[in-house]
Amino acid sequence: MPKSQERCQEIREETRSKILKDSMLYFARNGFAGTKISDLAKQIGIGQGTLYLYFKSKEELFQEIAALTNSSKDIAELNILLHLPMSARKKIQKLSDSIMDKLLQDDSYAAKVTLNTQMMLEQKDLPSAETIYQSEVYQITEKIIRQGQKEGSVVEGLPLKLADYYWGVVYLYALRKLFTTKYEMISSGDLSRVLLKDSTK
Amino acid sequence: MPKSQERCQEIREETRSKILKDSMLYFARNGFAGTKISDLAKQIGIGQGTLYLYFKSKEELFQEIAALTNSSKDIAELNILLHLPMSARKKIQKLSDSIMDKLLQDDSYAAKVTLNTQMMLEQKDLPSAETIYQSEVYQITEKIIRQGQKEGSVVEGLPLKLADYYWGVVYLYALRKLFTTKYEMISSGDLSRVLLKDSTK
Amino acid sequence: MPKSQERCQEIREETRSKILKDSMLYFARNGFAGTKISDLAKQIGIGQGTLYLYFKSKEELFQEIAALTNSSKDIAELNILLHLPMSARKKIQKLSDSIMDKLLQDDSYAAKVTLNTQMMLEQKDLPSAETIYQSEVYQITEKIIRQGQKEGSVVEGLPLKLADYYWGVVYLYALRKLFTTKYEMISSGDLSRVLLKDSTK
Amino acid sequence: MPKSQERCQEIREETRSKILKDSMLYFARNGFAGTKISDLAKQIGIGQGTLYLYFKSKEELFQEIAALTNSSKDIAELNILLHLPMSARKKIQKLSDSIMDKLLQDDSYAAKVTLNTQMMLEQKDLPSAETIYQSEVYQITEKIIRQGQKEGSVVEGLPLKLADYYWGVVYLYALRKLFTTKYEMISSGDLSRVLLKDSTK
DNA sequence: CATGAATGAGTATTCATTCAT
DNA sequence: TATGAATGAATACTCATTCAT
Repeated sequence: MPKSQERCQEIREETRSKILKDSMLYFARNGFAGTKISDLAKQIGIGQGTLYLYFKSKEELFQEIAALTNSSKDIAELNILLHLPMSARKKIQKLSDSIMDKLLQDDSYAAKVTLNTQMMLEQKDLPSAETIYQSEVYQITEKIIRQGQKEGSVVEGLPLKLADYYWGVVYLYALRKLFTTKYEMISSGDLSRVLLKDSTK
Repeated sequence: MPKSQERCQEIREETRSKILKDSMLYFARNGFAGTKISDLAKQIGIGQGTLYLYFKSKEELFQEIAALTNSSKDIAELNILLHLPMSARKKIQKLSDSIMDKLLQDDSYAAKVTLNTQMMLEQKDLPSAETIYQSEVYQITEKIIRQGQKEGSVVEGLPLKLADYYWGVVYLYALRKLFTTKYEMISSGDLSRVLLKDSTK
Repeated sequence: MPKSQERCQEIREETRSKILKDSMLYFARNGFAGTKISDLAKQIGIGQGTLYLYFKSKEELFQEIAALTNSSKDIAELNILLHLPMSARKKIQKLSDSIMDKLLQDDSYAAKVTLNTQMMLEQKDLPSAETIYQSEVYQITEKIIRQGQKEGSVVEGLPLKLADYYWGVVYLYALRKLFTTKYEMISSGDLSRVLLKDSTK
Repeated sequence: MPKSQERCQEIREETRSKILKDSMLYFARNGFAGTKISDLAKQIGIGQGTLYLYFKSKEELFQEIAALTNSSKDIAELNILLHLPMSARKKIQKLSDSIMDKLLQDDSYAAKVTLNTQMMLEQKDLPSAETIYQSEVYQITEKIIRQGQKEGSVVEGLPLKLADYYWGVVYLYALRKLFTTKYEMISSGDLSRVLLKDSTK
């Protein structure tokens, strides 16, 4: 019965995905230490034991989520944006639009940003600028900023520092999204203003 | 022996203060669930039992720290600033200077901001805008922003939203301060730019 | 699967009963403070954590046991005896027979009597005669004693005091049962003699 | 300064006595495990540390108290009573008078009886009749009982069992004395009746 | 000597993980 | 495969003992 075999595998994959998705949100909201397996399982809607059929331990589940956090899809999109034939101002506006849209539409995106930022911060081993700056997302953003500074549309300052500032603000509103319900988010324009000079002058 | 009695009380107060100060940093870095009493005591440099001579439980210690988080001193300073006879631009620049200075000089300040923000976020009971906006700090900042908008130096937008944005960025760099050592902080000017229009136009 | 559901509930109830029964013995022998959860669990033959699936705390477990101590079954039996159409002498003899029999057969009964008496004594709040005398068992016993005094078979004296004396002696031999193995218990006749005049005169 | 030396020694002895006396009461009421050094010291009216100037440990303090429990004075008195030229009935009545009097007058006596009985019961090592029956007090009481049985004034039954019964009842009312305030104690006559036949027949 | 604050070994309780069903 | 009851290692908290004053 190859059909049933396949279907089984499919269901397995679906469950695994659901666990990852729901856990990401839960971990983002409560942190690793603040997350109890019993609560997590209840939240997902499965038995505690079931979790251990898919992941060896709480630690491993978290690692797997952490890995998802550096979404290659997001990096790819960012890379495409970088190479589009348009002004840096336009690129930054498009990026900000896209980010704010995802934050509003997709809880998972907020969770991803949150976890990613927190993990960067907690990188105990090498808590130096170097570690953080190695992030691909940062590097690409940096390049867009350099382009903008050349074009005169982006404020002065160390590009890396500005990139970090920009993504820091994204983290800020990812947190808002995760924790509060009726929250007044900033607009895409507010986010862009971290980098862009006043266009009305 | 009144001298000894006094001195004893004094030492007690000192120890209590040290516990509160060190615990604030530890909780800010690790969260409530991520803080083990054994580690915390070691960090402070006292025995585990000693903690319980000063605080009934981990929970109570945390509550006491949480209470310290809304420093009346900071609020008073902000209030004085609000009523000084100067432009909003100047007020915001002074405020940003003062904040960045405290962040650099004083780990406790960073911890205070961090815990305060996190507690605002986690306010489970009423996760609505109302709860957060009631914070005195927000209200005073809002007034300065209104002044600035009238004067034309502050960007357009809902004053409350802008105040929240401003303090959000402060939180962001409080986190940086707590977690990373050789980190490139933003300048006071970068912080002010959240609110102030470009002065060079 | 109603069968399995039912069976599960059944097992749960059995475990709970076993914990209560074994704990009663252990507490009766060692007192509340002298009972360690680790030892208690080992004695019962379950893990320490399991105890906490059935009872919130050591204190709650003890309270639940304490509640069992005023067995309504024993009170009902005593009440039936009170109203049987027979002489007080006969009633007292039957009661003594029944008590000594239970003490010999059933460790739980000895534990129940022991805990009940100790709790009456430790009643910190109102350590007056009134509290103790309110016990239903004492009141019924008192009535039988009154009947006996009218019939001339029971010794003179305040009925309540005599009831207390009688149950005190029961407590005495409950202790013997709990603590010593090869102990020479008194006979049912010895117990009855606390109340009954010498029948051979 | 030999005078001061002496006086010092004297004070030391007084404090030691007070500790022993008060601790005896406290241990009798609360048991070994239920007694906290901090509470005990407060009760005695000394500092916790002071206790350790007089006794090496809680255990040693308890042992010392336990030793006091087999008061040689009581045994001597009982021995004198045994050899007085009088009937067993008279001896038992005098003994009961003396016991009830001490119970009423002297909290320490009640504590002594209580601790002594409890220690006999808890004798884990050899919980056999033999251990208990070796007690000198029991042996002397047994002899008086034998005399009484010969004289026809004491009820039939194994003398040792009757002695145990008699002292058991004493224990019962020592407990009453320790725990309740306005309690109706039995009379000396009630106590004697455990052993003596009805004299009025 | 007397004290009570400080300590850490010991005890109560929680929670990640296992396992019988 | 899915479950949740059972487990014991890990964590919070208590208390006998020590020690600086």
